[in-house]
Amino acid sequence: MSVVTRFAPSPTGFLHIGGARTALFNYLFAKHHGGRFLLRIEDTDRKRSTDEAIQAILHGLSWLALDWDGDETYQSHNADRHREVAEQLLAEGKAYRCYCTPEELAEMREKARESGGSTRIYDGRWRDRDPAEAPAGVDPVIRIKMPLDGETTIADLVQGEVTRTNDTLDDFIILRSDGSPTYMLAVVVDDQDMGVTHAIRGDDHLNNAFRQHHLFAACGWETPVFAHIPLIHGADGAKLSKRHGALGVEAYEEMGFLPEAVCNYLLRLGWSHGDDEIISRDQAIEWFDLANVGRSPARFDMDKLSNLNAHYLKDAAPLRLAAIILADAEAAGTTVSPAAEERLVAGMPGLVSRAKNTHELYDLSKFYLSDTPITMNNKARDALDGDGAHEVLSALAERLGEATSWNEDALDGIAREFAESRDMKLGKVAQPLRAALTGSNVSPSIFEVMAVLGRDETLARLENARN
RNA sequence: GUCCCCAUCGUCUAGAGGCCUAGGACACCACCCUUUCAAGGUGGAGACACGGGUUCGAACCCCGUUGGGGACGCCA
Repeated sequence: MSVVTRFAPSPTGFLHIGGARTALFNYLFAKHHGGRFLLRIEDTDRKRSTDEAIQAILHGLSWLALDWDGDETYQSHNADRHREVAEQLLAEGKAYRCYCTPEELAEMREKARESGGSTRIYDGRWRDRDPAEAPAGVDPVIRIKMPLDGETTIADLVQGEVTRTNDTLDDFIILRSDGSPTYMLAVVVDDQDMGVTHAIRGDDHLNNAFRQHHLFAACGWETPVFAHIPLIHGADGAKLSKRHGALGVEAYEEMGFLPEAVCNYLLRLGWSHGDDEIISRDQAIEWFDLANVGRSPARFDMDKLSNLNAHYLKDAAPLRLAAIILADAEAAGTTVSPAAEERLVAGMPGLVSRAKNTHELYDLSKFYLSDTPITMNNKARDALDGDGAHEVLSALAERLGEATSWNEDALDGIAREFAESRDMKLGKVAQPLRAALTGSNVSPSIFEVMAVLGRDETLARLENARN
């Protein structure tokens, strides 16, 4: 049997980080087994679904490189099919029309809570009632008949065997009074029609699994294998909710994170492979296994994500990073000369170990991006105004002008020789030099900077700093 | 309230009865490296929620307590 998984978000908000992890696990599980990973947009609630949210989900998944197989399906397009199944169930006596009003339901809810708080709300009053007694002018809903006694056990790939007595399950609605299918019905029918073999989702759906299992059975279909993964919690331990700072994946993109860092982080949240921390996509596909998914919720830790991001930044190709930085520069309205662009790429190795995200990288790279009259920060100005800095720089510039080769090692040698000849500490030479060349007191190795800048630009900045 | 799930350093986790005086990672501290800042290297502090069993032996198995989470919609 070939494995088919699906990610089924409802487009009522953005693709949040928990959803991204659910998608990741579905993707990995399918790929690990050589199966297919499908995407289904659960837009049965037409009022709350937005096109904007759909685009955000599609974009988020693409950014994370969680490519789904085939076209995405839209649940709302299958409403006729859902209705047909409901009617079929009705014809077979496995479902029935219920004429209860919202007020009656509210009463039942109240009653259930008062008399011990049972989970079973609806009392099944229309289950065996003669339809002839139906009140006029009330559009009925269709409810599925759930077993009255006994118990149901779900063999969950993550949670293990979970058993629940059937008297806690009430006859739930599968078709609304306006004829539209509910989520419960739509999920079951679509999973069946799409050939889904494994439903991997957040464990907030664990309770639904019992209901859906009986719906599958009523339809005469085999229930897919369930895997309910724990939710991601915020730093405070509570469910990561929208109002609680849960961000869409696009927010992480905007914060300067790399998609592979986000995926790696999400993968290790609740799943592990021995002591491995840095895991590539290929390794993840090879190693991923639902059996190693933990059963307890994990808290989201921005520091660890940042650390992983710093790691992947160091691994990333300079050209790719340069493109991201140039986009930042463009957004800031900065024009970058071709020469500066070259410097940026050449200087990337020295920049990248100093940044945790692409915005920091952008900030760090500004002295490469601009041409000669560069902006100076206060500390750089102080260094330049310091005792004899101008004189040191001018003497060094002269010495540099005579350099026969222009590379990091040679430059390093020249500077050391120069400092020694004047009985100065290297730092006394390097700091003013750094200030003049980068406009800052902090930068990559100043010799690397000179090598990247080239002789002309270096000398020009030195000249400029003395004026 | 009812049902379901969970419980190892601050956080993510390894651990599937003896390999555990509990390992790794992030964060934290110190030192080293060093022209600055990072990165890197070395070291340090830091956990089996509690109480009962079972067993020659329990972080691992069972029960209970406590704590946390999730679900109880004509939302998904």
